[in-house]
Amino acid sequence: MPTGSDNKFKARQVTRPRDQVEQQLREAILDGHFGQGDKLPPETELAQQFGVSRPTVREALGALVSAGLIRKVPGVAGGSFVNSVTPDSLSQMLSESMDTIVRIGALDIAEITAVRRVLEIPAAQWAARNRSDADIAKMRSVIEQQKRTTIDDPDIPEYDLRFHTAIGYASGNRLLGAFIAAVHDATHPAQFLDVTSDVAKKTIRQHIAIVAAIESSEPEAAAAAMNEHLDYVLQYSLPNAS
Amino acid sequence: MPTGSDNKFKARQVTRPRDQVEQQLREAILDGHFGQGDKLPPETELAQQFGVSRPTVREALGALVSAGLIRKVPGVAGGSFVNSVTPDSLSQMLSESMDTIVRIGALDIAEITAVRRVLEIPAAQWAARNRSDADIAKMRSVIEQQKRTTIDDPDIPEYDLRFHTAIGYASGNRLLGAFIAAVHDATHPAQFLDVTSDVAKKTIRQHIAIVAAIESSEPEAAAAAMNEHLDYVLQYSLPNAS
DNA sequence: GCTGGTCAATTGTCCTACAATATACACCCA
DNA sequence: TGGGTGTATATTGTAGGACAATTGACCAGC
Repeated sequence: MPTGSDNKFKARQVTRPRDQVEQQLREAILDGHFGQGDKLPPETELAQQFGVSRPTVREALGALVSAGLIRKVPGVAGGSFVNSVTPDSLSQMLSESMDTIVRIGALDIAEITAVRRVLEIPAAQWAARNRSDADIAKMRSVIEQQKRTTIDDPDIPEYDLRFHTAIGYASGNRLLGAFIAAVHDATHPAQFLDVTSDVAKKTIRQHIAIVAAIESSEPEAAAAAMNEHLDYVLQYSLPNAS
Repeated sequence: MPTGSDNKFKARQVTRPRDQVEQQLREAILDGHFGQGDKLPPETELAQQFGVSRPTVREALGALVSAGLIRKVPGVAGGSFVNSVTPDSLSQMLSESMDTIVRIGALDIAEITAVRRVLEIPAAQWAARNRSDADIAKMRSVIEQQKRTTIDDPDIPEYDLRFHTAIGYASGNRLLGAFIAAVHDATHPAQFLDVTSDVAKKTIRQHIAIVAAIESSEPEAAAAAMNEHLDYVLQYSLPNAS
């Protein structure tokens, strides 16, 4: 028998069944063994394959659902389907997280709006270089909607979100687009609290100016127009800040 | 009996028990009925109070764990404890999400590094205005570590992350700090692949220059120094990009 | 006073069964 | 022949109970 010299005993951390199942499934999806939209085996089958019980499988699947990797649908044609994970889903999760942190009090709306400026000005700049015709069309369609609407339309913030998000993605940088959508969404509750007709009109005029600069591929003009727009708009979004 | 004119019948969406429990607990925490660090009732008790079974409660709690709102510890003194949710937790979740999206192929590292530039230059600028002495001390201590280490130190990326994160939070904007930490973390795998002694030394010199500008409250100089540093560093982080 | 073992509360996992759900398909009636 | 209608069925959702694992607290003994 070897003398007690326990050379290099590994002692890898014990992992609970639930985590092992979750990790294996996550890896399988990320490695492409299950493509987007594919249906993974039913829970009973997975339980058999992993040698664990169905509740354990369910907890693992639940974690993947929370992570946005899969979605579950009940019914005979149901099952666990691999989600198409895109920057959009990141944006959604991000804005939810920011909401809770703001609500907890560990983040101010003012900090979010400050980041908005940091993100949206370069976005306008890059959009002037990289925009496609579809991007321009999207911005125009939002502006048309804004023109047609009235002050009591509850969807006014939604239009604004769509406009700025369109510019974000027109920058050609999907991460930048996702960030902009998220920070914009998180500032919604504090925005357009008492929008007047004049404010709405001026907002639309500024939007038009931004699109014009982007369409004619003038990065500096686009950045300047966006800067001016944010200057104007953000003063209406923080009733209780300086 | 009223003539069949069913005026304004509600038909609110049916909600599953699991979601109701999750929503109620989430609201209770966010409304402050449970403070940070508080222990909520054991699962059996919650099941009784809600009138559902323990598995249902467990699924709801599991979702809250995934959301980072609570953590669960086993054992006699265990239970579900309310997490202190901060921008840090957002940063963690964010970098994980970006990792998976990159792995799926819906995001390029190049896009992340581009956003890094957008975020870190204003951060340096603001840090020059808002930094505390503790911030400066933290940056200095990281630099000291970097000076002492050798090329084969596996923690080199970790030092760099800490340095840039310190600047992010020194900006006084917690969201900006969290974003910087996340994007920096997500670019780690592609960074410092073959760092040479010369590169390490130059990196340290640039770090020193950045701290000097921040400490002497020169926003423009800090921004310029950061810009130069990113120019230099990012060329070593993308072996397979132009 | 310190070390060690036992206890108890709580979560983790398992089993089994039933309820709810939603598609697919046959069926009936016009 | 066509369209709605009911029914079968596969799958997830919920239930309830039982046991294993974990870990701090308490207690006994040296």
